[in-house]
Amino acid sequence: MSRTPAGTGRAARVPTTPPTLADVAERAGVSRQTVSNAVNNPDLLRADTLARVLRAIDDLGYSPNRAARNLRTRASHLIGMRISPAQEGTANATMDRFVHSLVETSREAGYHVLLFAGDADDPLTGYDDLLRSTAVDAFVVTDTYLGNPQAAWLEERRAPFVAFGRPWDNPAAEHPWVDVDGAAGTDLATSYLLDRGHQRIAWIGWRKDSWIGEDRRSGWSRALHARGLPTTGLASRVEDTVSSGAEASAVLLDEAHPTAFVCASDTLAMGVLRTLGDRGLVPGRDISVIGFDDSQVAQVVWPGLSSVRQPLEDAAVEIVTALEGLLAHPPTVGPGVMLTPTLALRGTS
Amino acid sequence: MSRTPAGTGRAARVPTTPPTLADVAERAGVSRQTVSNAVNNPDLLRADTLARVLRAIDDLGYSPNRAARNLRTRASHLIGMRISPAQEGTANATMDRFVHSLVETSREAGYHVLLFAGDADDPLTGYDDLLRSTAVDAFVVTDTYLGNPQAAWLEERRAPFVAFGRPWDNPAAEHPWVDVDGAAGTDLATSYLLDRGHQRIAWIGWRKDSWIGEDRRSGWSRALHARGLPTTGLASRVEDTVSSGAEASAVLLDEAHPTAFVCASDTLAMGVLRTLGDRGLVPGRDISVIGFDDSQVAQVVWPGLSSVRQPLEDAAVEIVTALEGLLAHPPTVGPGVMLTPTLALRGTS
DNA sequence: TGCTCACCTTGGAACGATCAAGACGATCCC
DNA sequence: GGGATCGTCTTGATCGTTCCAAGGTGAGCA
Repeated sequence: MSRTPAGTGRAARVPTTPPTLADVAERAGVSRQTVSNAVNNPDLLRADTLARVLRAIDDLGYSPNRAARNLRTRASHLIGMRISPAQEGTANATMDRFVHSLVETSREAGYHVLLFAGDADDPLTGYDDLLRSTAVDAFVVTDTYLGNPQAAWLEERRAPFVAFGRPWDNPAAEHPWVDVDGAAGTDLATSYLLDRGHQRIAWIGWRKDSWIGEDRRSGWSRALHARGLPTTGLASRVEDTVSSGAEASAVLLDEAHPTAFVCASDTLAMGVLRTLGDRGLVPGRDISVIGFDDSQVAQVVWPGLSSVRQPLEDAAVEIVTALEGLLAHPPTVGPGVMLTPTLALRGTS
Repeated sequence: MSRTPAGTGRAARVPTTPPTLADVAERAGVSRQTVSNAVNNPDLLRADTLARVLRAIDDLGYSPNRAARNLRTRASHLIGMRISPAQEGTANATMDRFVHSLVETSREAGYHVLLFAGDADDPLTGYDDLLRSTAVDAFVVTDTYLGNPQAAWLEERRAPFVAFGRPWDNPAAEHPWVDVDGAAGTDLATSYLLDRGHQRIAWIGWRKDSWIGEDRRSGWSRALHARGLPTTGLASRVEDTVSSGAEASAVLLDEAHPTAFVCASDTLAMGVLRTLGDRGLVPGRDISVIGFDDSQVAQVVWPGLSSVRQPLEDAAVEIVTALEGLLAHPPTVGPGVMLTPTLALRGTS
């Protein structure tokens, strides 16, 4: 069979136009509106009519044109989420898990997730355009680690959004948010170690300007203080890199002689493991280590890094629930939701 | 100030309708079409008119309504991509990096990425609906590891899509695809080890039903054969888990006495590292190990796992280029694109 | 038979953009 | 000077859906 010249094309090659409401209506012998009702308000139709229409829909493989529906209803059923570049050299893989949970949960609620990127320096890139062109119904704002300019900006424009991360710098913020209680997580980890007899538990966390870091740190100190134990000299605040964790743990081992480490991240915990290895200390037997985030690294490394695991699946569910409330008529905005992490125990503790 | 009762609301609370083309037209004293041209075909306007219209657009903060534009132009400027659940307990973090690259590159081409989920058992979930409702212009199909039913299905429906992964089971497939040459990667890794004097290099890969696994394996055997070295007894095919890698490497060490390992994944390589640790062997000094994918695990583990790194950023660029060709008028579909991975060298080699 | 009522169904008008074609000077050329 | 051409802008129709208000139909009742 010879190829027909470009331009004319075979009939089958012509991109056949998808069926429309009118096509279905004609086939079912009813009007457009009846088909629309069959799709959106089936209760309004007599049973046999409904069946006939559904049959026609099925026969033709009809699915409502999203653009037309969006235009009429002023809703896109799309949720925008900005993603920032993955950081190389760290164990931060929470986004992967969270994004997937969000996509999954959104689907059940009839929404899709639209990703967009932005410049690292300007946290507002992308939001503005998507908002004004009514491309998305709402946003999920995730990167709230250093204050939250997006939240203030979106709130000002009355754009519907839910933050994953509490409004650290503005406790009076009125937007819905969902967060994981980092302090509860480190408290859990620290208390677990205390229960196993540890008395000197060190902390390696992030620099003081990180709200999340300070929150996680507070769980560690809270747990120690609750048992009347001191924290002095047992804490270190460094960059979130493996080598920083290694150096900090070396110093702490020399100066404070801890028997266990709780870390603000798995990245830092990996640094601790490196130092232990260098000194011939066996993690889990000689020194216990617990990280944070339950990354793939924690799951794969030998002998398994114990870690605080964020309930990202639950977070996604809560976020979608909040979004649904926000987009309902009238909108309902509930209070912030705080979730408690769990402990994934492995060989290092 | 007392709150006005619900329903009436203050003026500021009323969700103000975004400006439309007509608003801009009125403000600029021109017709709708002229505004449309100012946005889409600026060359058609006289300079002063253009300036006046742009001014009005800026004043009003106008941005074309996506739904309306989509309806008229029959295009959504959205690219659909299905994501499958992240696998726990493995080091497969390539998706994270790829998705980000894709989002970034798409943006430059004027596209956004829409994520959707599907059941693990039915690889077609989601595609159908998005396609029929014309919600996306095209798809990026990623999970082509076991044949590729989506590709055949989409091709049959003449849906525009680009596959990340070559059409293993159908070399005659006519759809555009982009892939990374796994064999070249493992060849690179093996040859590197050979250059460093290794003679007995073992392979730990996946079960035989994995096209990708066999491809990667062929690079290893190719490199050995090129130097006249045998492969017999040096290969093992197992599940993609850490413990499988550990067991396989233990057996290989006992029976074949290799001095180096090349693995089909970082997960398997982590298993090798565990076995080496158990036996008091130092990776990089006593035995070299090279993994595949350059996951976060490889970057974070001590002493750094050498790994074959896929050029995912380049892949995203190629994919978007192919998509643009596919969506152009008339569509142009180029040949498949094969990219060569690089070697990320670290402590284990 | 005539009336009401409930229940479906119907045609027309948005939604906000682009497409196709037309209007209107000004310019050009023979 | 008249007709064709060009550049610039305007007008009316259209994309496919949902909203709106009115129209039909049959059952139930007096």
